[in-house]
Amino acid sequence: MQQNYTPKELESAAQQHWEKRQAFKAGETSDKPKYYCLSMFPYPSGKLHMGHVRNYTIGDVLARYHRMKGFNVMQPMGWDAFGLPAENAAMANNVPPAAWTYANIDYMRKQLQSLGLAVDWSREVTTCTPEYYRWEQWLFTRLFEKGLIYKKTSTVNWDPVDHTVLANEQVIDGRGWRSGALVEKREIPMYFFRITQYADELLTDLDQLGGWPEQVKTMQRNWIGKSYGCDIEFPYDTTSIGKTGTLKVYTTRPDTLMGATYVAVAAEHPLATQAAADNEKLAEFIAECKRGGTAEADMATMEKKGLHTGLFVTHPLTGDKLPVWVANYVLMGYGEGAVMAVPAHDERDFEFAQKYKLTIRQSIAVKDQTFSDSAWQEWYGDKEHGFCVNSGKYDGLAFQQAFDAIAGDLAAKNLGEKKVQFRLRDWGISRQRYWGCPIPIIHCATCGDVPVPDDQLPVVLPENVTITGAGSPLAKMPEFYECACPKCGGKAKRETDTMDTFVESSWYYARYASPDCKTGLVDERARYWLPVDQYIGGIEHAILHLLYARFFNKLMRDVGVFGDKAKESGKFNEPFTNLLTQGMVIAPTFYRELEGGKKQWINPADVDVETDAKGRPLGAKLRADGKEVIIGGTEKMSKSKNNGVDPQAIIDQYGADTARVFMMFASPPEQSLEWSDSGVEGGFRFLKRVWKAAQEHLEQGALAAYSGGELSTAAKALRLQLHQTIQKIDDDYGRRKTFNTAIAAIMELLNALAKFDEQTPAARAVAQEVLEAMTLLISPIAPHISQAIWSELRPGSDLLDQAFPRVDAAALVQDEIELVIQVNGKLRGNLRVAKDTDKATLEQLALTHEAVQKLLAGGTAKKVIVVPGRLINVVI
RNA sequence: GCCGGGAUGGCGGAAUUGGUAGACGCGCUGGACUCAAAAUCCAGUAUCUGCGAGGAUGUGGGGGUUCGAGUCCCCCUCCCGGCACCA
Repeated sequence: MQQNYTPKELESAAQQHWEKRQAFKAGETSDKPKYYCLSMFPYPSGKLHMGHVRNYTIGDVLARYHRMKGFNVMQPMGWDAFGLPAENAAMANNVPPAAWTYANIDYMRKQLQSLGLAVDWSREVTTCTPEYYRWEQWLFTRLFEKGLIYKKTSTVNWDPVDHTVLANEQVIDGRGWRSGALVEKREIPMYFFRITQYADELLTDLDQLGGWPEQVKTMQRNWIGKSYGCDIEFPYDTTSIGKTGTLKVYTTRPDTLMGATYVAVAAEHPLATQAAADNEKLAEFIAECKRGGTAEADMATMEKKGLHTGLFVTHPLTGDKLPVWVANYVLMGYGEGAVMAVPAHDERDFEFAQKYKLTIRQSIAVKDQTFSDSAWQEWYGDKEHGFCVNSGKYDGLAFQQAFDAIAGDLAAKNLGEKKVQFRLRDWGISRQRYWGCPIPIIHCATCGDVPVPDDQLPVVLPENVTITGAGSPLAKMPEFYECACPKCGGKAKRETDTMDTFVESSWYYARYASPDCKTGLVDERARYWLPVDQYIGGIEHAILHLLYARFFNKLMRDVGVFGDKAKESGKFNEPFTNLLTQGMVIAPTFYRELEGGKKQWINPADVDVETDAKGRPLGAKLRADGKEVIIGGTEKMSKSKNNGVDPQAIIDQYGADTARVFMMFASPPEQSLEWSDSGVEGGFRFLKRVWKAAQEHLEQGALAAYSGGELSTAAKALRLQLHQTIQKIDDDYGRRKTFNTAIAAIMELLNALAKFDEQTPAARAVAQEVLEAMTLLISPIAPHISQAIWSELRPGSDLLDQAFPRVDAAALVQDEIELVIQVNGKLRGNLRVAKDTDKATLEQLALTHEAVQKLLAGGTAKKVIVVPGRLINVVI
């Protein structure tokens, strides 16, 4: 065996070997149970970043571990290739989005391959290819025909200078990122997926997802937000409004209806428009409401403003006249675009009523609490302990009683009814962008919206275009949009909007099962591989991506993509059986202040940090000029803060195994991870020590691993530790998915092996056993070095064919154990006893222990607590 | 603002079911090897106090439950993720 660890040669040899063996090509004919291991596919942004390395190493560890545990493993990879950054790059560098994207994919594929992932590359999927998106378009037409897709208007961010729709990300402080113009809200027609039709199923099926983190399920439950409430209609006050009609609102608190003192409508509401016609001040206010972006975070944090319309509606039960206000916090797209206000029992209404001196009328009381309209108190909104007051015949009723009574009376008057509602809104998927999947609809003046027939799919996105950032490119291309109506053959216009890129990522996991299928979205191979057994990706996708993917799985099931009996089988209700959400990778930031307060961000790789004797940072200097830079916070790696670390440098210098070991060792997958170069060297050092241990052992030649016979105490202890480690790591990989603790345990085992220097044949057999097991245990994390060491430990055999090490129960037997002695819960001493010592003896041993005697000082113990196998606590 | 997380030595983290806080690694200090350096190896390393044995304190802050709390409960601070057109 070669003396030094040379990752470069050994890694490329291992990768060539795997390639030659087609080791990770997955088939559907195995007699082993299948294990579909999926990591969220990357957006091809240009280069791999540390978050990718982390994500894909986690997936690879799980894939390789399950292979050793006897599963037929499939781990695919692909590209989430449509999206905004390609258009931005096109504008910045004058490259067509397609060319930019494909070049990035080629580079990043090489990077991923150099990491040595056990990926079946024959299943690679790229979402921006017609072969992929044609099935997305096919599914769209089916859903359109089933009425699961419909058209309505929706609000977007409009840049009045560039005449273009902006993403929320492109709106900075209310202005367009390129033009600097004040952004406006604009209503435009869009296609929507009727996800609300599946809201109940999406909610209840969360209970079946035992392999999902509780926090993700909680977030999805809250997002779906099922509520039980009432639609209530407020009849128009005909004197002020000038016609009859009703204003409909939805509320979850009909029990507080007697405390309603005004109603508020959105700026776009018909009543607001009517009132503004002869009211300049109101028209101005409505215009003001329309300024700014559409992001919910902005809506929720902005100052609440309103204006009286001069119109009134009547209270459905009391007949009182209630003023109609326009308020900036009421949004047209949500619910009815109108709300009833109960300032006494809703915090937002309370704040608003105080500001505009509107009536606050208490209608709920809680025992022993006094109401005051000068300051909001938590109990005002209490549904559990409240009862009605100042509510006439409803006085004294508790929440549910009042809810039922008021809903009943409203129903009798035909002015309201109980209603279950969801916070979840239908999913608007139209984007006025170029680099996305074309929506397969043709607009015909006589036939209306006609889906593109199957034989005309795919609607291919033209790839040679110039992106200007002003308006939608496709809308300026007659050669794209001019077409004939598939129904009547008349002149028609093709839809020029593209789909939200979340659509591609909602079904790619299914396509991996049959990536080359030309007859459908998937074929029968999907019924073998789905659902995904393990899904791994960033926590930032907890809601949107994961909810949409769950929704799409149900859509595909109901359209029959998984066969006629997909629904009855129950197998295809959910796409991802187990979910692991990884934390972000963060890094320190460095900067210099430029003139005008602008910051120039400097990459950590170009900075030398000085530390004091204890390693605390004192200052940092730019290597290029030796001058000071300012140390900023430690933040998520990003282009804007220039604190991204390119994994390629680490792979080039230390090898993929070191990069993988460091990544896995640095923190458990779910936590955020701070980057540090010194940690990388630690990983490298560890692998060198592993190599050295094997190399030194093999100088005397390989031999059969220990299988029985007399051993010294030290050899027995080493075997005990080995088998404890196997047990622990099996649990770490399989159940806990904490790879940092697995590596730590292997390091401890290596330390123990290094100290073990017996040279008898039996001892060498134990060392062989330890080395073989250690190589297998570390192999999911560091597969290349393990491949090389294994071929030396067991010439003629391949690590890829080995099973995970088995625990030898006999090695785990211990005669003596160590117990801790506490006095009042504080550690005072240790005790070594035979394993089966009874409780009474243990109590006696503790009480007579020197340290306990000293503290007892002749007195008696109040109580002795014995925790078997752990400790004895003497209470005095 | 709302929803979901997080906070443990100089640093990353460990402590899996309420039972020895700081495993493992980084960094640092001292030593060995070397003409020297790198690499490697050995020893030490939470804080305060003490010559030492030891003692006291200690898991973001405040309170509580318990024989015993990093872990459970209540309140607070700060940080991170998401908020429907970044992916």
